[in-house]
Amino acid sequence: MLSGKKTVEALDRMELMYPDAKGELDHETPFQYLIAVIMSAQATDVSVNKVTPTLFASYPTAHDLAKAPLEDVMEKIKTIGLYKNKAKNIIKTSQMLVEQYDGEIPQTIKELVKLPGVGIKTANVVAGDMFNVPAIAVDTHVERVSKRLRICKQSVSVTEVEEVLMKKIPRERWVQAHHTIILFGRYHCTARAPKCEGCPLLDMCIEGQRNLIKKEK
DNA sequence: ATCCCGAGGG
DNA sequence: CCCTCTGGAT
Repeated sequence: MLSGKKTVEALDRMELMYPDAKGELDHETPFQYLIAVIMSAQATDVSVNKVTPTLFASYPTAHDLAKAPLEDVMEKIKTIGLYKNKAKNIIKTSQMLVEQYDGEIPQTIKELVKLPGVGIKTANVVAGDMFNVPAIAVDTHVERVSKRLRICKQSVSVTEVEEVLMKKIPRERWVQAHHTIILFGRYHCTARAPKCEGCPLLDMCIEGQRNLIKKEK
């Protein structure tokens, strides 16, 4: 298992590769960001950014989306996949925001996860990016990178990955670390064909060294 | 553990 | 063709 010190070293090297890492979902308000993050489940941010201009042109606020016809919302977000559940969730979430928060969005993770379509990952992302609440959202990229680098064991759950990362990374770096690891996973340590050749982290990555040996054959 | 679910990449 | 994408609810 990679120690806390080595984990920070790995993070430092990733930050050199992606010094300005931040969320890539287009939005103009915290409400729109919440909706975009909900829709980004099992979808690329590129595909989400493709539907949000149309969606938010018709329904820019929680008050608007709360009254939107389900069929119309489904039609507008169809291309992102899982669209039936997502359409229901973002309308219902908007209705709850209107009823409980006057159309604004709550600032705590505890309150955010009560909204339909909002799990711990989405809540962490929104609270971290919009309100600077210290959190590490573990998505598919963060999980894959953490396990490949042996920051945590292969078998652990998403919750445990989050716990290990919070222990090994200083609190003030949590929010930024999330974005850095995401970009490293999205563009470099990819799921299918990771760019192990010449990777700055190769010397601390057993998985990467194995991959290169495999390539030799 | 299973379902949802279209688009893009290799 | 098969795999993957900033998961969540049941």
